[in-house]
Amino acid sequence: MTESRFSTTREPGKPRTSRATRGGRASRAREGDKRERILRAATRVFARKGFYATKVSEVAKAAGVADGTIYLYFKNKDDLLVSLFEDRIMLLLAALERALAERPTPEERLRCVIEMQLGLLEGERDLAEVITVNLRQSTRLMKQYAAPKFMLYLDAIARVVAEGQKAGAFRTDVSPHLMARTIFGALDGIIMTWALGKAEPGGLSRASTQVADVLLAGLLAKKER
Amino acid sequence: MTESRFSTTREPGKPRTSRATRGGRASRAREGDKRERILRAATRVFARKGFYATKVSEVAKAAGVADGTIYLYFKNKDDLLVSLFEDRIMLLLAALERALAERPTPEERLRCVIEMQLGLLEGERDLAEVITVNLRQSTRLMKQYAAPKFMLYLDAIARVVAEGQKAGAFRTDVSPHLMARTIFGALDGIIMTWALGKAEPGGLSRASTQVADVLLAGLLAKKER
Amino acid sequence: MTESRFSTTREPGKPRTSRATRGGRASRAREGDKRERILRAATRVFARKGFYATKVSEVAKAAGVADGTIYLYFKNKDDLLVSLFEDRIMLLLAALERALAERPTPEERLRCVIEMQLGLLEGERDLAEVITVNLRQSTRLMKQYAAPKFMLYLDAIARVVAEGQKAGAFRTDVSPHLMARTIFGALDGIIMTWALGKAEPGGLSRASTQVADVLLAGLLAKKER
Amino acid sequence: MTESRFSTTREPGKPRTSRATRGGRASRAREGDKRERILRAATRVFARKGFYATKVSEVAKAAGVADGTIYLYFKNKDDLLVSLFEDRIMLLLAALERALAERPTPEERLRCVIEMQLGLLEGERDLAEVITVNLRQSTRLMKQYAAPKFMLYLDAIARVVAEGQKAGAFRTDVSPHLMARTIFGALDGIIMTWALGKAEPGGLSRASTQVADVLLAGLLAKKER
DNA sequence: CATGAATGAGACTTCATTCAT
DNA sequence: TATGAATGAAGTCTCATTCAT
Repeated sequence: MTESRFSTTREPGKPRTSRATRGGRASRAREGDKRERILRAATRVFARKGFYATKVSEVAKAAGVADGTIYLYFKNKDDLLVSLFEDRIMLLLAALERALAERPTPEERLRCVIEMQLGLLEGERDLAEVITVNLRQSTRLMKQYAAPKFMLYLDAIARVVAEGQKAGAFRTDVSPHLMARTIFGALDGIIMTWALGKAEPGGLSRASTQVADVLLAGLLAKKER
Repeated sequence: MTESRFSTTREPGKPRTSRATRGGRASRAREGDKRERILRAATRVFARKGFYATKVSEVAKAAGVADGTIYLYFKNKDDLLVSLFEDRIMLLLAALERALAERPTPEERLRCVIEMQLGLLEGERDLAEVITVNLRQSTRLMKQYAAPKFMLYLDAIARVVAEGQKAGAFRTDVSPHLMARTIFGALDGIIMTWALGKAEPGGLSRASTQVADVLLAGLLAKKER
Repeated sequence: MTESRFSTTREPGKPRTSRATRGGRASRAREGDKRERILRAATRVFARKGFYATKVSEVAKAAGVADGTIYLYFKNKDDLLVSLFEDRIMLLLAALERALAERPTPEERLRCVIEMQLGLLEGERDLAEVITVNLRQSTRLMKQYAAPKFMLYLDAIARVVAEGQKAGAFRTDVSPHLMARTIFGALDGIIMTWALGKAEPGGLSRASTQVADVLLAGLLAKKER
Repeated sequence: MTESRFSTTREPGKPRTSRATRGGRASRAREGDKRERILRAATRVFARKGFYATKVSEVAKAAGVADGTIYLYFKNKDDLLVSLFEDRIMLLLAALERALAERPTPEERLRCVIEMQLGLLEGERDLAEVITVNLRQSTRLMKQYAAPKFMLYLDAIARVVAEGQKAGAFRTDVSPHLMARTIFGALDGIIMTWALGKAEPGGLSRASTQVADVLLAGLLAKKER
């Protein structure tokens, strides 16, 4: 459900060597989504077994393709994880931007950030687990590849905080970037313990509200002083 | 330096297969700490390369022992990570309890929690990286083994929150356990981005203060209402 | 340049599955030489990377055809090498026979053999490398397929020696076939070290002369005795 | 038989990480030759199946070691071939130098070169096949690694020619290095066709004599002129 | 207790070949 | 005929673990 909000913006996932199909032949029904199918399968399997414990052949089987096909769309197993993360974080970012467009006040905007990130969980526990747990399986991967896109997301949160400060709604004695990390981390921590333990399906919207309440209360400018 | 605050409370780490020392060989002065040496080496290497990218032989070399020696003290490579995590989190917990003993008011106690966890960074970047990054290296490991000890730590934080609520200092419309995860996650997120990027050594105490300010402000009971 | 001396004598290389050209599509002007284009591309690529290190797709790209097209003209990758070798050695043989036709005396004829084989180098380093190096890529291939054609070439050399013996020009206490191998090997060795090292472009005609001088001097009947 | 002439001069083939055995314990009977055992097995298998068609596991099995053991002594499969070649060519070179020490006259010395190289065959058909055929399986390997040692061998031959020239025994209008390649190539060609075809066991000493006769006759200074 | 050479199961990845279009 | 995306068999190499010394 949640993911349905994210329309795939990437190129149609043709193998690297592919050129445009000759002529206008709109052939092969749902063919172009093979890359997407692989990513989705990887999400599922990585979530259940962990990145390192997952064999490429398992992802292939889950995706319904041959082992070798994976390598037509991804450089290697690492690239699969990084691509997964990059794709998803960009989708999340896009969805966030879209949602923010309709929220004018700083408070609403911050709640929106929190709801969006936690909202990922409702429909996509696998994706949540991959992003919060598996992503960190390789410090190297994170540092070299995923970090840039990740920073874009953090920046978006920081911007919401900074705007709120400029608007006079949030206290100005804290760094927006530090707050972005704090907020992201808080939500990530909740997701992680949730992924580690058993899901309390109902509890997430409640959690969302409580965390938002506390963080907002902590951030609001103390006008009364 | 920070670690020096943690005195090893564990049993002297005798190899499981320990038999009576052969003869009167009082040969090895600081021998009993071999387990500790291995753990310390593992901390260092895991932090730099990640658990999965680290070879057992690399840990052995870093510890100055033979490969096989690792297996006299740990069941297998997984056990090494789990033991490492458990040992360290217990040390952190013990240090936290000790520190809390001297802080009477809820505000001070919460600040203490934050300072302790972030404080780990100042002197022990490696340990911090292992706990925040490697903790998530293996979903399976975490779920099966490390989680219980980890929950003890979360519980300690939750207790601080709950006590504050009971004392009337903190708002009571939030779950202490959810707050514990929020607080842990926030700090964890800061540490992670810090570990991912470049260290801003001075910035941590400032970060500590800012995060504590915001979280405390968010948690304090709104007496004025 | 050298190759221009070899006119293609093979049948026009129709794909095995060739059917009548569809309709009146006189589309492809120089189409029939596709087999030749592939062989030429293979020569180039095999020479640079070696047979086993060369991917079929690389040959295809170098030939400007699709991967699958290779298999319309050759049974498999092995067949490509064997065909290449056979084609080329037969061209060399034909050219040799043609050249020999104009050389009456035994000495001239032997010099002709040497010049032809070394002459291949001047204009066709790739072909030279394929024949001297790649020829030995697969013992199995050589033994099963290429050897017969190769023996034809050796026989031609042996015949030149035998004729010289019969004419009383060459010593008769040596086996013509052994001499053929000796001569071929000597030239092959020169080409190989030349291909291994740096090319001394001018040096080949000089080398050719020197080798011919020595071999001829060694082979000439010792009339004075 | 031939190989027995070559005493292994290499270090006792300990794995790369090995240090000298503690104490003077001359333990493990014929243990140090594991590297040699692998090389010998590789020679055998490469000769029969070719380098590329041979699986590392086949070499391991033939050597009576585990697959992984190969990698304790050799960097990779390529290194196995290169090491094989380097080891053997150096042994051949050493044996040649030793044999030359007892041959004073230029004619004897040249015959010695020829006999040594062809003599390798009598007892070591496998080695001969590997050196003449398999070595050329990889242009890259040859160019990058094996060439230097190979050049040492060629230099030794060239030296014999040059000395003969200086002594006034050989004609001086030919390049010693070119002659070295010619001689090596001639012998190599004989060995190759011999390896490709069926062995004519008796024929080699006869071949050796004939080739030596021709090459010597071709090289001798023409005093009578 | 300690060592480290040896093991061997198993993963990742390549690439020759096929076949639907 | 031609294409090139897809296949999947199979090989190289790694590395956790063992065990004789």
